[in-house]
Amino acid sequence: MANQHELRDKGLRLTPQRELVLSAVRELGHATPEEVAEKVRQTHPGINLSTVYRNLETLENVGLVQHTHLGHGGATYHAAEELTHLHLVCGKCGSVGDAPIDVAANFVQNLADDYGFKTDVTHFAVYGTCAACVDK
Amino acid sequence: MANQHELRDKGLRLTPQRELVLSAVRELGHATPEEVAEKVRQTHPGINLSTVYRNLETLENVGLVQHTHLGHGGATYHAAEELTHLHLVCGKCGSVGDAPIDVAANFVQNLADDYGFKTDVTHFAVYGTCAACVDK
DNA sequence: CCACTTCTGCGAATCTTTCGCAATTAGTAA
DNA sequence: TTACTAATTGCGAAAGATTCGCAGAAGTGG
Repeated sequence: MANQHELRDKGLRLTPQRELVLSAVRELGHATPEEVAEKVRQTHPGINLSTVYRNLETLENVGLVQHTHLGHGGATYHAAEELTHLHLVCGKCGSVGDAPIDVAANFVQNLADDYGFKTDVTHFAVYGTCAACVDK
Repeated sequence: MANQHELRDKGLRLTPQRELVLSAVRELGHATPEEVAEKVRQTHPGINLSTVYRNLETLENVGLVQHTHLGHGGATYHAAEELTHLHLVCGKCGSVGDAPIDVAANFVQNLADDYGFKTDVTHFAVYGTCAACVDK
């Protein structure tokens, strides 16, 4: 776990807070800034919410994490290496399911061919009604 | 223009504010609550922002308008009958393009077949990089 | 015209995210 | 190791967006 290197290699300083934020994102999978802060506080109680926000932004700039809009207000953060799926958000029950990005391959291709638009399917969730709620 | 009927038929009271909010949404195409309020104030200066929020919510409940997440923070509202396209949001320049929902037909079908998920492609924007920014 | 219920306006409260500033700390080179 | 510089943190305030409670105003049906 050469955490030190991956941060320094990106030109970032290696602070405890920064490392904690990054590992919290990795452990949590999906997480809002608030959730990341809570997680980090388990080992470093004094960390400030502003610091979490700033580090999430910094880590995103160097490509180690990314954020996705799952709806409502806040963004949720993921480790970049885990963003291999898209999110299916159910408007009825609020559940968030995953699907491999392959299911969108055709769609992405259409947009590229017809509009020259290069799509990032993971950035926004896919909204709809999940199988369980459709059955009701 | 039987505006009176379409609102009353939904079981809503017919107030000037309500009518103004609905027609503002229709005239504006895309609009944030703030923009709707501004538009409405051109003819009814005293309208309160809370009233706009409440009416947008009410109109959405009866299916006359819908909201879409285009990114950043706020939602944008559309008249329900105009939601015949999806939104292509460029992360570089911020432009919002349109595309017919047909381009997603295959994608929607995949999600229905594989996951039983009934997708509303218009609710979230499609994020990526527009043709103009890809060229740079 | 009356009574009843829904709406509106207003101000305050929440929530989320951003900022400014001073103090602290990591990285670097002597 | 020490000193120096720039990045980073903590903290409180600020800003923006949305929601809420309440009292008064207005529409609706009889």
